[in-house]
This record gives sequence, C-alpha cells and structure tokens, in this order.
Amino acid sequence: MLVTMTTAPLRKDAARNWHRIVEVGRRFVDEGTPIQLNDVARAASVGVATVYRHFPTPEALVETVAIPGFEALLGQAERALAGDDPYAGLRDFLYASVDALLADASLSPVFAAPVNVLPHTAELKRRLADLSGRILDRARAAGAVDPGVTQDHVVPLMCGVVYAASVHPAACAEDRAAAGRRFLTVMLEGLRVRAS
Amino acid sequence: MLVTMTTAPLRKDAARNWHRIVEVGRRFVDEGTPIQLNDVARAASVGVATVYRHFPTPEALVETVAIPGFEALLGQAERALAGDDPYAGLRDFLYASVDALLADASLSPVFAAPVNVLPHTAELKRRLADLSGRILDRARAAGAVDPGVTQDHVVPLMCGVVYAASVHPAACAEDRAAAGRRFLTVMLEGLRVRAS
DNA sequence: GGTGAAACGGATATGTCATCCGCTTCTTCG
DNA sequence: CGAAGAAGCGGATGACATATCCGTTTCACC
Repeated sequence: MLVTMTTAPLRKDAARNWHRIVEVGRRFVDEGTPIQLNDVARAASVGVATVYRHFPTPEALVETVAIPGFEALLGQAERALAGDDPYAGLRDFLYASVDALLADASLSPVFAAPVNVLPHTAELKRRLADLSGRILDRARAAGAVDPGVTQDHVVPLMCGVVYAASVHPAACAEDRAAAGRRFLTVMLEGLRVRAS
Repeated sequence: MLVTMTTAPLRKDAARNWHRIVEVGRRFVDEGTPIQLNDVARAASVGVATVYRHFPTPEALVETVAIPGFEALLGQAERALAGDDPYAGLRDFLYASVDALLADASLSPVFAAPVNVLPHTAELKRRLADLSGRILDRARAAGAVDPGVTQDHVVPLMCGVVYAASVHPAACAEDRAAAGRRFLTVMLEGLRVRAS
C-alpha cells in the first residue's frame, strides 16, 4: 500500500472545474450568498455532480475557500512568535486574527466547527492552536497575562469576540470591525495579570 | 406561564393545542432536537397547519419557549438594580445571565436576533436592555467600570461569552457552564476601570 | 489514433417545507 | 336547548431544495 495519498493528481478538466467552483464559492462567501451547491454549480457553469464530487457538503467548500486566509493567519502567528515583546506579539496577533475573521466570512465557521467534521483543515487548525498556545505561554511567562488563562481558551475567546461584533447591530462592515476591536480591547484588559 | 393577550382570547381547543405545541417546543430545545414544525406537529399530536397557524416559523416557537427564561432574567435585573453595591449588582447579573443563556438554549437565538424579526419578545428585549443599561450606568457612576463601555455593548459581550463557551470543546453541559463563567470573569476584569 | 479510466452533466429520485380546503368543534344567541 | 356561523382543525398535496445515478464525453497514456 502506498504511504501517502495526500495529493491526488487531478486531471486537467477536473482541476479547471475545481478552480471555477472554489472561485464561485469565494464570491458567494464575500457576497453573503448562502452556499447552495446547486447554485454554485450553475454559477460555475458546471454540472451539479461535479460540485458534489469535489465538495460533498457546503461546509467542505467553505473550508477550502478558507484555506488562504487560514495560512495568512499562520504567518501572522509565526511573526508574533518571532518578535521581541511577548505581550505585543499576543496583542497584535489577536487583533490581526479578529480583523481577519471579520473580513473573511469563511473563517469563522471553520474555526467554530469541531475538528472531526472538517478533516481537510484539521492540520491547519492544529498548527494554529499550537502557535497561539506558544504565543500565550510566552506572554504568560513574561508575566503579562493572567496564569488562569490557558491555550485552550484563546480560540474560543477570539470566536466570542467576533461573534459579539456580529451580534452588535452595525450598519456596515467597518462598524463591525470597529466593534470587534473594541471588544478585543476589553478582553485583552481582562487577560492582563492582576496588580492586586 | 403568564402571557399578555393583546388580541381576542383563544378558543378552548386552540389554547389546548397551543400549550401542547409550546411544551413540545420546550422539550425539543432542551434535547437539542432541531425545531422542524412538521416534527413538532407529530410530537404534539396536532395537525401541521395548527402549528403553522400559531407559529409561522421555528424562530417564532423558540421565541415563545424563551419567554419564561426571559422574564426570570428581568427579575434578576430588577434585583441587581435594587441592591446596594453597584458593581456587585452588575457582576451578579451578568453571571446569572450567562448561566441562564447556557442552561436554556432558547435564549441565545432570541438575544442574538435583530429586533424586527422577533416582534413578540421585542418589548421584553427593550425592557431588559433598559434595565441592563441602568445597571451598567450605576456601576460606571460608582467608578467601577470603564467609561468607554456603554450599554450597547453589554448584550453583545454577553452573547460573545456564551458563544465562546459553546465553541469551547467541552464534554458536558457543566463544563460549558464553567467555561462560560471563566470567560465572563475575563470580560469583567476587562470592563474594570483602568488604573492608567 | 486507440483504449481504458476518470470526470462530466443534468434528468430525476428523495426529502423537506408550507398551504389549501373540506370537515369538525366551539361559542353565541334566539 | 339547539341551530347557525365563526373559529379552528388536519393531513393530503404542491412547491421547492437537495443529492444521486448513469449514459456520455474528455483526458492521459501507450
């Protein structure tokens, strides 16, 4: 048995259609159009079965659409970890994450989903959890963060901040981003180590 | 349950069916069963049309199911406002709210929904927003809360805390409640007035 | 350019949602 | 009391969304 099937080589037409579909998925996500695979097929000028073959569920498509944003976030995390100031690294990473989650609607569902339902991004999520945990640990070791907060809390807290921003009745996307940053500020203050 | 009737009183059989339906709705919410009005009808031994007549959408049923929990929360808010310590009032009210939102799954969707899509609880939401605003104002006036935080932020922040707890991978409901309280603690610390 | 495998597409089966309308039950009033 | 009609009932059924199947086409390789 072959060791790895991670990269099955796609046929030329399959690759073309895959791209078309992901492109349409990206557009739908950006426009807020609900991802219905039939509609995606029509918009991509592709048969329904082709869409279902590549992406069995809407979630699978959103997951694929989310990958570039996800990788950008990983880059941010690595940069935060490479910097000199532990607390600034944590802070900047969290601000960047909240901005990204609010700017790209495909990220939140992937973040919030349990790992097993979205196997494709599982590895990315694992790496991001690992990196954000190390960012937090470093800030805690530097005495900048309350010891009671652990790495398991970072992703949920971020999701909570983003959700709070989306609940907040705001006219435009800019207002939502502003609300998100404000809520994150509150949370960051809450994470600070207590003087008392 | 006490529900103010703005329109004519229901006929006897209609009232009986209404009760059956709401009861089933409550059970479905507690069990996490998705609210599909056809299923509700079958479980309540009632025709489909009867369900649709009383509750045009699943949200409308959830809304009605949420009312008792909502009123309990209003009671908490009034108690918090009647107490002596402004900050303790805010803190206790928020803890009670988060506990309630995590214990009763019907509350979150009603909280998060824009007002106009759920007209029935609009008045309750208005009253709760008013009370929580006054609780916050009192705490701020006492110098216990950062002046940058306004009453518009309270409900979104609470929703965010609850959402964070539900994202947090937790085995049982107790763990989720514990996570919610921890997240609320972080948030409360973030709300405290800054030393700088 | 011939061959087998992979991929395609859309007709259609399956499942869900919500309405319509003939029938039943309740209330009112003579 | 009992007739009349208003209010409510139920489930068959049409409208709509989702997902699969299979005959046809395209591609990669020889």
